[in-house]
Amino acid sequence: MQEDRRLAVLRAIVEDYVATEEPVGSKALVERHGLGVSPATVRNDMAVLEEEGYIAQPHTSAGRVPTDKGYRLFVDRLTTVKPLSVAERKAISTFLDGAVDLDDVVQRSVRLLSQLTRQVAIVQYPTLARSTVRHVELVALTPARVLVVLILSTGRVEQRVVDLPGDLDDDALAALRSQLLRLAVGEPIADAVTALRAVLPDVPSDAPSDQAPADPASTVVAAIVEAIEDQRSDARIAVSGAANLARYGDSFDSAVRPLLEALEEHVVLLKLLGEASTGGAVTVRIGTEGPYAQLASTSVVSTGYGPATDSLATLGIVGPTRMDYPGTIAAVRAVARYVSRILDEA
Amino acid sequence: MQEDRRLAVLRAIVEDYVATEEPVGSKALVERHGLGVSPATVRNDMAVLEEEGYIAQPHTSAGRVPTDKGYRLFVDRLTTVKPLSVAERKAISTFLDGAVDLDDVVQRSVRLLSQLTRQVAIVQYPTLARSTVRHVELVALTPARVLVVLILSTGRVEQRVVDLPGDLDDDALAALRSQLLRLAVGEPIADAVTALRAVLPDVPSDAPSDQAPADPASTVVAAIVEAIEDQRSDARIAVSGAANLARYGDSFDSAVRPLLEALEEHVVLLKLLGEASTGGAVTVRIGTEGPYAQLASTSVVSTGYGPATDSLATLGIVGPTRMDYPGTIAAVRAVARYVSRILDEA
DNA sequence: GCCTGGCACTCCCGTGGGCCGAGTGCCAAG
DNA sequence: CTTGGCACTCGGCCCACGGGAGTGCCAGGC
Repeated sequence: MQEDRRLAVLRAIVEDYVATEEPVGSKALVERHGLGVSPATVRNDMAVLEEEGYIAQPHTSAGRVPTDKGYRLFVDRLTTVKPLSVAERKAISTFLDGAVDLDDVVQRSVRLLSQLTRQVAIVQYPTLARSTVRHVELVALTPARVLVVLILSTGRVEQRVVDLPGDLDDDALAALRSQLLRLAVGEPIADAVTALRAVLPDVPSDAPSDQAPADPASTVVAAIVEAIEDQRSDARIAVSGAANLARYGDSFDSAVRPLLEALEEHVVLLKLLGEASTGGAVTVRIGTEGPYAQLASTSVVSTGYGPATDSLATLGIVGPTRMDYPGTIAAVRAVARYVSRILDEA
Repeated sequence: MQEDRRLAVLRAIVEDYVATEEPVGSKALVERHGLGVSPATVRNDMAVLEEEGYIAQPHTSAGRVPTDKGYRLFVDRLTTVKPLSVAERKAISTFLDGAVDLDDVVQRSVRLLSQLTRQVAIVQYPTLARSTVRHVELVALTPARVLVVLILSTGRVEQRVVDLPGDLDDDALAALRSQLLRLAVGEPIADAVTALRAVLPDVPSDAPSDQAPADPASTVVAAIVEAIEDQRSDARIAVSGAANLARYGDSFDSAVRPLLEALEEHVVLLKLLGEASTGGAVTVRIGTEGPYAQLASTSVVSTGYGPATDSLATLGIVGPTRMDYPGTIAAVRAVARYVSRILDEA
């Protein structure tokens, strides 16, 4: 039973520290939470917790602060799911239901998430790996210039302007168009690429743009393949809520600066999010658990999202280790679910 | 001639203050710049400059700091254009030449600009006001569901998924498609909207989406009109370089926080940029010259860009009043010119 | 008339000492 | 195992003080 109380003490320390941003002492603890024991008892418990590495003192004769390990235990075992308020649920639906296309969904989501959590939100655009080709359109701008438009099942539209090595009249263009449609529409993009390459073997599989093939049709196909390949490895993300960093108050240099720098480096963000995308659960990476020493005092809360069960992409938030984990986890999960549902419908 | 020296003193004060971020005193001035007079003389000049409102003392017996009015004079009359280095020019061209489409151009530009100036860069996407409709494409997803793709001369592609009130078979779709092409292609978007509305008078001019017309074809047209209207007032912008705010060092609350907040409010940014777009010159708004009291210690350097001479949109940077104006102005101008050229070619 | 060296004055800022209080660890008793 | 008591520690705050950078003014020189 002592064990139980010790955990309750840890939970109380985390909650108070998150709320006040100040080391919490034994007296304040028994006052604010109805622990039913004296401060001295709590002190004994705190000594044990410190021994075990869950809390620490910034300096002698100061209150205690949770360590990364303490937050970890709190998140894993002491967190009761905090359901979102009705107002929050309503905000999510009204905010996201107005979206007109995929980009809009992503942009609204990231904004919403940053407002709900008051943290920096990150949403990865759905990857194209599992999407299929919905339509291919060719538009002649001039006889020797074609606009290629590629429409994918996720709603993404890619366009390229292609300069041809020779002219292509309307009939030839129409023929090429219907051939492309026959080959690619409905296919997963990986298969589409294979099919296109097979039909037009003079498209070099490497060096796609350097040594352009002489044939106009091949040039067009090469452009399509290139556009798909570009997008496949694509890793676009949306970020919102940098203003929330202003609330960090202290520890500007140690926490805000590296984070601001990381936010510009989308590659880094993707890595942060990416490590998390296991299954449908919300993942929490706390402080130094990650590979970036500079982000030692920040945590990442993320989860996958996407239509049906398998996840197309990842979304989440980055914030100070000292954050409201239950509320944040709930918000991240709720937004991910809602976005997934929207993508399912579209 | 005294007048000339006084201006030289002002210039020296601005340059030193920008470089050191510390109030500059008379002695340091004569040492660092070869003014050829004694500190006492400079003090007299500074007294006059202070009288006239160009410089100020943070407190008695401290050095002088330029006022907004001082920066203004510096920018208007004391700035000699600082040509970019060869390396910088080369960086611009290699950085921007790889762009594949319009979005890419904008994103590369904003990134480049933030790196060149080490400030927060803002690039507005080209407005559609002057663009023409290049192509309209309809794709049947199901018999009662059509994907509308709208391609504009600026290279922007808009798509909408439209749920029809009834089915539309392939022939009807093809007919509608060719009708749309005939009506809209090549027209400026304003004219296209008018033409579309005229041909299908049962498209309500207000309440475009609430009371959907019963006719499938009209529904499609309504969607196109709506998409155009949405985009016309569109005000998308790209922002980059928030990490540069970390260099503000001091004055975090007073300067960085409101700016971070403003960066999230794209409407505010547009207003900031928008006020500037007169002619082809680079505009500088210094400190309190703008309408936002919170941004009193920030300046905006912006200019229009676009193909040919008239400007489609605006780009620029936001930074502390204390910035390297000559270098920043040169960078903004150079990027704007380069982007304009690229848009011209496309 | 303007520049210059000298001089007294002002005020910011960094430093060091002392006090206070929150919080702890330990101990002996219940 | 819990509790009240007690001595101890140490960071933060206040304040006084001195150094130094910079100014304004004045009288003399060109």
